[in-house]
Amino acid sequence: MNKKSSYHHGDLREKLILAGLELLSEGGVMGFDLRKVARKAGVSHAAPYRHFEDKSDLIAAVIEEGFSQLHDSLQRAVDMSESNTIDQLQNISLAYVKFTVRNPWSVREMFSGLTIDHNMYPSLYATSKKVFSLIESVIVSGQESGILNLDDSKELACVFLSTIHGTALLIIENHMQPITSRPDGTEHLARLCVNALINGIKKT
Amino acid sequence: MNKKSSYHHGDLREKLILAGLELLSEGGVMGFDLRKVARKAGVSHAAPYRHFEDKSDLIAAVIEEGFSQLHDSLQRAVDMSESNTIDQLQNISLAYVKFTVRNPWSVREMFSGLTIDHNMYPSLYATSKKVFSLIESVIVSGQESGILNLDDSKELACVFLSTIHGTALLIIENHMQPITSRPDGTEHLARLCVNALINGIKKT
DNA sequence: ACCTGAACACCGTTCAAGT
DNA sequence: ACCTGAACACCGTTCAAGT
Repeated sequence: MNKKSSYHHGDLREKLILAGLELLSEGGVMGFDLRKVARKAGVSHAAPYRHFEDKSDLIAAVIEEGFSQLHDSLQRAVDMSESNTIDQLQNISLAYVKFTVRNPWSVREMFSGLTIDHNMYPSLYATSKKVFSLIESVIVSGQESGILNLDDSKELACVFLSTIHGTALLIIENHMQPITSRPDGTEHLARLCVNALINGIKKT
Repeated sequence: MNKKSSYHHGDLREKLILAGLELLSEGGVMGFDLRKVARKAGVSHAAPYRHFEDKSDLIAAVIEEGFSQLHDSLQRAVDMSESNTIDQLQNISLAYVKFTVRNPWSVREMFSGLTIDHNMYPSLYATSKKVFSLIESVIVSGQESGILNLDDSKELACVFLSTIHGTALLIIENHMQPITSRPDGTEHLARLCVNALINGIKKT
């Protein structure tokens, strides 16, 4: 993680990652060019190659930072919840959706194929899995306190993550129009998903 | 839709779209280059500009074809189902997940920001909405036959689409490991999602 | 009307040379 | 050890010229 020593900049590696995250947030991967990142960091266009294999390697580091920030947001949401599983899941959903809406281009890129092969960018893969683990632990505690059913906890976590990730992504792609046109649309939709998952959509 | 007339190729526009879809399937948008598409279609690198504004415009046409194929797959799944909402939703989920697993790079690109602004590529946006409409109509018929609850049908459709889209995407990003490591993993997960949504994950 | 070939600006990557 | 500048191949886009 820490490559302290550097020549002109203290920690160019970190600086490039932050510049990359900033550039990514401005318009996605099509406008993401290595020379621009270098310029943003005040360094020649060849300098990044001291710290990254190639462009993909820099992108991997940038979206790893994204996963890390997402994880921290979700962790904060759990910490601020009452010790009540429903409330925790509610708040995780909200935090996930809000993070996505605030960082749409990063989130798109975080789920655009770089994690397919966990041998390719092992550090990225490990960081991305922390999000899954966090959710699974909330699910497990919900089972222990008798609120959730006792299906395989990993399976429940998969289903839960699927729902909130799908919602978040479809919102930023403008595919949730009936709902996002409301003033409090994103909050409403996040809550809706959790309720539907908890209680089911079957007629009772 | 039909621009019949062409010079050397009958319908270059269509040919470029199919060549583009093929190239996209080989490795995503980072390897998607206009000159290669032109070469694949047997035409000079400047020829595409007779039919498309720029690279993004071609990509928009390519992923519109993707949405169209996805819609047809889902429609076929509905047609082959019994007139039973649960069975229909089950089959739609399976078809959605299978399509995504067969065409991972296309699906990633279909949800990578080109539909944000529906004024930018109106035809693309319209085609992409057909998927939503299809799902909504199945939901409505499920409400009419008394199987689903009577919440706003658009809201239910949003939640359902979120879940299956999230599942499909997370599978191809390798974030559903606990489940995709099983032999029949994708089918199992698709079924799981529908069951969870229908019945809820609450302890009963 | 539709396509080609040359031309331009710009990017990813490499490498010898600088401090 | 870390960074720079020149160099190379290649891409997106434009445009005058061909049929």
